[in-house]
Amino acid sequence: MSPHQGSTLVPVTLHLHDTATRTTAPFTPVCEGAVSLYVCGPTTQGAPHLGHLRTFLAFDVLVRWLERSGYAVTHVRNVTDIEDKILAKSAEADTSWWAWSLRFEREFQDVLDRIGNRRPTYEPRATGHVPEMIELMQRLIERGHAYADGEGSVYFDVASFADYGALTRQSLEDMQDAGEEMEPGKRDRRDFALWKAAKATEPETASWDTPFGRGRPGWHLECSAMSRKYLGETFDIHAGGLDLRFPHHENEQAQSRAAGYGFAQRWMHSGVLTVDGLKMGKSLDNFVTAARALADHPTPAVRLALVSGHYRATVEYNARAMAEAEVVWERFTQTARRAAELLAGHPLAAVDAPLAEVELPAAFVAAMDDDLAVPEALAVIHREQSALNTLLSEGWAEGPVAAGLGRLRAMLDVLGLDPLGARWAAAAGASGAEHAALDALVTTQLAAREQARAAKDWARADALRDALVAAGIRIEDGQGGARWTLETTH
RNA sequence: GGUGGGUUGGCCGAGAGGCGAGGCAACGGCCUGCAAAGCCGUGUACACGGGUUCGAAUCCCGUACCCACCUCCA
Repeated sequence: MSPHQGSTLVPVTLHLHDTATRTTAPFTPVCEGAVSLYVCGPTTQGAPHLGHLRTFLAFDVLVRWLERSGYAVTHVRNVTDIEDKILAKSAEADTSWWAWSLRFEREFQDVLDRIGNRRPTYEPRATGHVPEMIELMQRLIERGHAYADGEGSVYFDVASFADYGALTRQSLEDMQDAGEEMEPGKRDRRDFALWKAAKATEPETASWDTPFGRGRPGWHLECSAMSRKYLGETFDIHAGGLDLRFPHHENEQAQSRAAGYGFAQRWMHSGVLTVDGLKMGKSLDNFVTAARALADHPTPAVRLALVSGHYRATVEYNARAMAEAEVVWERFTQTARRAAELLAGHPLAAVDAPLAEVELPAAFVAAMDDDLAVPEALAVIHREQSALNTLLSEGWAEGPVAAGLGRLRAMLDVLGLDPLGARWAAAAGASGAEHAALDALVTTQLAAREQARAAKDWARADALRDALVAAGIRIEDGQGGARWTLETTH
């Protein structure tokens, strides 16, 4: 195909899928050049698991691509730091709800940092936004969409809002038999709590005074209040895991729209994560915590495994998939390091441009612009990698190698996986005092092996190599002599 | 029962009427003292049954099976 074919008439524009309309359409932000994004964050009731990682990783790639595309992104991800389970679990553990909550908030931050996610612009906690929630409830009551039961609870009047069910295409009639507990103050079983009355069994600190009585935030209300505070009445994208579509997102949208706000212009939902074919969940007792996964596999391989499928598809986590991710990650790092090592010996070529200035291959851009088609983008990355490996093996030229390495790194960086970037360079094992010490030892052994090879003493040469390999040091013979790398590093 | 999403070669996973996806594994070749790494090559895959069409994995009808959500879920 000619490189010019098909490139003249179709301008490259970012298309994103909208789960509300079930269509993939060009993305146009409310404010030119800026994107406002709200991602439903964790409820800090327990340790982060792979399902959380899958979702936050998917939208981290979205943020990276938006930024790479030139947008200034305001990314908000809330922390639900008070809720039924937090209260129950902390009480059981005989600790305060806020201590319990903070502990897991920090675990989430730690694991997301470790796996290379960019931090959101804001990470607001629900309990820090009670005034905003009260204001929103008052507004909903004034407009006839909510009512207080006089006991401290406030409910959303589902029947008052014609568009209730629009997001998930459900009719009120079909929800007939559903609904939360029928609390005494509720008018309809399908009405949901905006605010929950304080209970005698709950700690004093777990409730706030409001004009409607003392109580605490309902799960859905906080997101409506916080998205408005940080992103405004109308914002671009609301994202979250697929399993939050109903009731959480449906309710959020009802609250915000009934209050007269434009709210999210587009909904994006990430697919769920399965383990052995079934959604990871409490009832199945098949949880894999993030800590477990990161202990069992190299961190970048976990990131790669969770990010390589399309963000809307179900991603399966199992030993086989992880083994493949580990191999692929190893290949990326080895190619990048080999290229970097060669370039390092050539001062002219070592001046590498910042990744942000590298021009990405058109096929990669087209793939990412097509609703973040990461599987296709990875195919482009693999092609770049093969080309670079070929360059490296045939009397290479520094210009093309530098350019190829730049493209490879820049593409991988969009996925948060630049092997030579600050996050993973250490994981690739190519730095630090320990590495220097090891390098001195291994280099000595390799020199001895070179002598033996020169003398055609194959037995001795192989014995030296076998000893290194047995110690987890991989030996690769190349034009410039042998290079070594550590087998697997976490 | 309601609402969505699926079923692609040994495995994973894109595509969406004719044009190579890609990866992992396997096998063969090149390279190598031998390896490793790398490169090249090899697979006549699209759940089933009908239909539309010059042409269907892709569109239509039907069937089977799987998964998710339907007020705890990322």
